[in-house]
Amino acid sequence: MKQSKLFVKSRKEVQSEETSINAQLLLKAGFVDKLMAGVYTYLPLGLRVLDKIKNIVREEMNKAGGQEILMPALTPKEIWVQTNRWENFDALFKLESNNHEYALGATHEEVVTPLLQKFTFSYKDLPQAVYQIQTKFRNEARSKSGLLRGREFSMKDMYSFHTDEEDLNRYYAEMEKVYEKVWERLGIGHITVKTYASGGAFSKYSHEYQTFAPVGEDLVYYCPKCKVAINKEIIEDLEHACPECHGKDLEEKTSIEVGNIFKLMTKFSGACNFNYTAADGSVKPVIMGCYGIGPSRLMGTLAEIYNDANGLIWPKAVAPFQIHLLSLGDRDESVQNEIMSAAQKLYEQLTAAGWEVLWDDRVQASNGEKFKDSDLFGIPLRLVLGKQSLQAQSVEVKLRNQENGESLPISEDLEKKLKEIYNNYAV
RNA sequence: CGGGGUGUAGCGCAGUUGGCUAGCGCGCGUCGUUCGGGACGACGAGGUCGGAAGUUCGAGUCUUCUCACCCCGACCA
Repeated sequence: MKQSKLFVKSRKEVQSEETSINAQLLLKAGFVDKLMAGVYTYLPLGLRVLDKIKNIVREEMNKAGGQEILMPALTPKEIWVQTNRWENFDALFKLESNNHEYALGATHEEVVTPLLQKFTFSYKDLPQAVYQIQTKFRNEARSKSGLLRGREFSMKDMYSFHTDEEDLNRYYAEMEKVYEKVWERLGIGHITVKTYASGGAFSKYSHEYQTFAPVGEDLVYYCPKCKVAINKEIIEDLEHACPECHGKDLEEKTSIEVGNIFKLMTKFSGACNFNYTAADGSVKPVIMGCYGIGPSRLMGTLAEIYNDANGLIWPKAVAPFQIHLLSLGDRDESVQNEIMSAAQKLYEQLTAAGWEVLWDDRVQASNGEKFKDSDLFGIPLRLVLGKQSLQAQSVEVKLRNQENGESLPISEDLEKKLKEIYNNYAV
């Protein structure tokens, strides 16, 4: 993509009130725009990041046998009354029109349970797992910290349905591995831990996935030996001991909840009378589990963690582009033209080879502006074509997370070299 | 939802004890000069001072109400 055509330029300044790093950087770089508290527009660069996160999540859910569906965001009051959450879920956005009441989906047990009920009759129809990546609405009393806590946000929610608890446990254990794979692919595997949290009425624990970060609004106690954590809310019940090794050597950490998995058991199937016929002819309730991941919150988390004084530093799995190609301006018009045509050629060559390239082809922008934008955007590989490199028939290559780059000759080999450098990119 | 803070040009901000035609920087437009880390000059466009009511000869500035946003706390199924 050519940067001269890019909708939304970066800003030099953003409101000083907005203190969270992710909000500062994402607004400054023009990745998102805020419409109101906790509600954001994803602009072209930001949307590419969000979509990449969603796709990683999607791929892993598919591998785990999940089938993607898309449920409505607009839901009737009645289904929430049935599960007793019309009154009890106080962040529910409610609306009324023509004497009918509705809720905007804050979570989708109320939709998915009757949905599966329609098509599930026998143990032969189980197990089953469906998921969606949907916009969720929660009327948070206090949305905050940029993308970390929105009132409208993206969520992947998967629901699994089983004949019995053993099968749920099997799948639940499988999902733990799947989740770890997702964190790894997103570049936060080393700072994201399974965290014991309250399990509600039906199971002892649920699990959250908490990513360590200074801005995190959660407080967890980390057991370095088991590499798990315990949420503050249940630490008293556990007498400050790790539930796995019972050790008391725990580190207090602030963290961001990026996902959770929860054994719902019969909480919703019971409320909806969702039963199946077993092999022996008996009628039994369906056992459920649910598994959430917040892609928009993850985008905020990554921005929060991966940055420096100059801007964002995206992990390559989610960066909006792989290569940021800068063609510098020069006072000499013929040199300038040469730079532009060399850049054009390189841009076409790399794009044809499958690289995702953002080419800063602006002639009116100053060179300083181009460098600043490049740092701000956080694209892994930066290629610079200027007078110096042109004379040497080379291009300057630098990784976003490294101080110095190197000069590579523009030749048949260039692409292979770039691949090497790119593959060595740390995150 | 409790506490604190902030609303002035597209963006970031200044505006003194109430006083004349409301300023600065960025950005934007035209022209020219620039060109390896957010260049420079000249000229120019751009404002219901968040909203409502009030006090006053006079309100961006004072009072009351209200809305929005940010931060701390509570909440987070």
